Amino acid sequence: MDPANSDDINLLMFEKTEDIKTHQWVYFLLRNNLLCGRIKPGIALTIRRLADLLSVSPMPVREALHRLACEGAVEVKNNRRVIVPMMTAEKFNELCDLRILLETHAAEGALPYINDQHIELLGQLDAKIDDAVEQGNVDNISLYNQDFHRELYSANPFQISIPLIESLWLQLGPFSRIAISKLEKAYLVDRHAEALEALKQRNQFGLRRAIEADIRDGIASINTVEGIHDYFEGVA
Amino acid sequence: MDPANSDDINLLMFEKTEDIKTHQWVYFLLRNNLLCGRIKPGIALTIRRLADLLSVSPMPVREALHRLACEGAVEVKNNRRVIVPMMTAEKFNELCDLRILLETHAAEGALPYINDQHIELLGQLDAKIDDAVEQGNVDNISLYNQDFHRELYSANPFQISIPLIESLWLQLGPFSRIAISKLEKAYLVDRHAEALEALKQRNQFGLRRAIEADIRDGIASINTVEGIHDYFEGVA
DNA sequence: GTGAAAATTTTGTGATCACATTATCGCATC
DNA sequence: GATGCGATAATGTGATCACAAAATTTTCAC
Repeated sequence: MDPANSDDINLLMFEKTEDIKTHQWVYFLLRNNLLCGRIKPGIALTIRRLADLLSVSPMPVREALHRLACEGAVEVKNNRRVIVPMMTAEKFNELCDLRILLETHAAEGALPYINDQHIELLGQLDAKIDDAVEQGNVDNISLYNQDFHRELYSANPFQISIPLIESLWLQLGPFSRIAISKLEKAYLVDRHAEALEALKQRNQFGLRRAIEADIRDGIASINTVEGIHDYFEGVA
Repeated sequence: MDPANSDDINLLMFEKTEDIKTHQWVYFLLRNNLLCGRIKPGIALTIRRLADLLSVSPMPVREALHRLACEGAVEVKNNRRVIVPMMTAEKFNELCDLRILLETHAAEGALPYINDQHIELLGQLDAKIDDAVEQGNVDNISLYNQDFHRELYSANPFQISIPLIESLWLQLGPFSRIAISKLEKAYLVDRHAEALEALKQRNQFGLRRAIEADIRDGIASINTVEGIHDYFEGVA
């Protein structure tokens, strides 16, 4: 009936496996959908509806939603309605500033621990991103891109900023789809190649610059999208 | 029986009010106790024990613990035991670096929105900290100090880094008690006074420097504490 | 006495239910 | 036809229960 709910059907991105708790499965499912921008801001996410949709009891859905709320991915309003938060221009800019701040720091902190194995793996991830771009698979571009960044920062064994960074990704998630849909292929390839080159040369400043540029490219491409204002809250 | 559990008795810092949900009350209760460093790392926090202790059903405790886990305040181990995480020197330094990174950014972002009313309120909070220092009330020093910082950063209406910063506070919480117990009174007063002065003069760089110094003072005082190593995990 | 193995208790998870609150829809009124 | 109001349905919260996994205690062999 409600056209806003009809796109919930392809919410199920992967099946539940034996070795994972139900609430974790629901969490990662919703999380991935949010990161890919497959859940539009504004529409209400209710516990029972999702539970029916995923054929689980309301309890694990409740936990997953609370966790996502805690990470800023969804917002619990005063009427206890759970929605994907609306975006404002100021909020968007601040999220990008924080991404640059935290991710350049994380990259710099990872650099001393980078070895050839890391670079090899990162190169493979970059190739997977290229494939996804070729195929126009927007979901995979988004997810592999995040894998690339996470893998880089994770090289630091004393890393603790990743949860903070992932929180920012989750808040930007619903809008990343717009960015990527307009993204020129050259952008991503260049920046990641720059980053890989800086890693090989153990060039700290070059690495920071590549990461910052990679993030800024995403922003720039968003600002050129004509339909962007539909996703932004009307100014007060 | 178990001496490790005997200090749970004074966990109840404030009563539940009518206008707050049970799970929120449990959350803030545990949170404040963690922020004050009243729950020692390593001991297990079980749902049913806490529920009995607080005379509530296990359900709201479950939610509160999961939320705290999501914020990094507690750690859910593989055996699904929930504990306050152990600290390492590297983790501690990284947490402090991130505090400086995020809080100087937050302070800078708040500066343009600061008016006389904010400065007045911050001055009052600083006075409350002084009182707490006079009385040697370690809990209040910790809480009012965080109020001061949160109030400052909140002046920015487009603020979104506060949840990230509070996550860092929570992870440092169990160790802040050690820091404060050795803190010279002059430290806090000076740095907050410096910050207030910079606010009045709209001095961006001075504000950043005061905030960074305030955070570094806390670190410095920790490193001088002799018993600190009892709280740190043995090096691997 | 010391050690491992079995029995018991405790724990987290997920399901179901009751209840108060909120949203949604139908209906009467202007 | 638009608007305010009341009945109905749906929702989040908290409580309780069943169950499997883990921790703890007890038991027993040496």
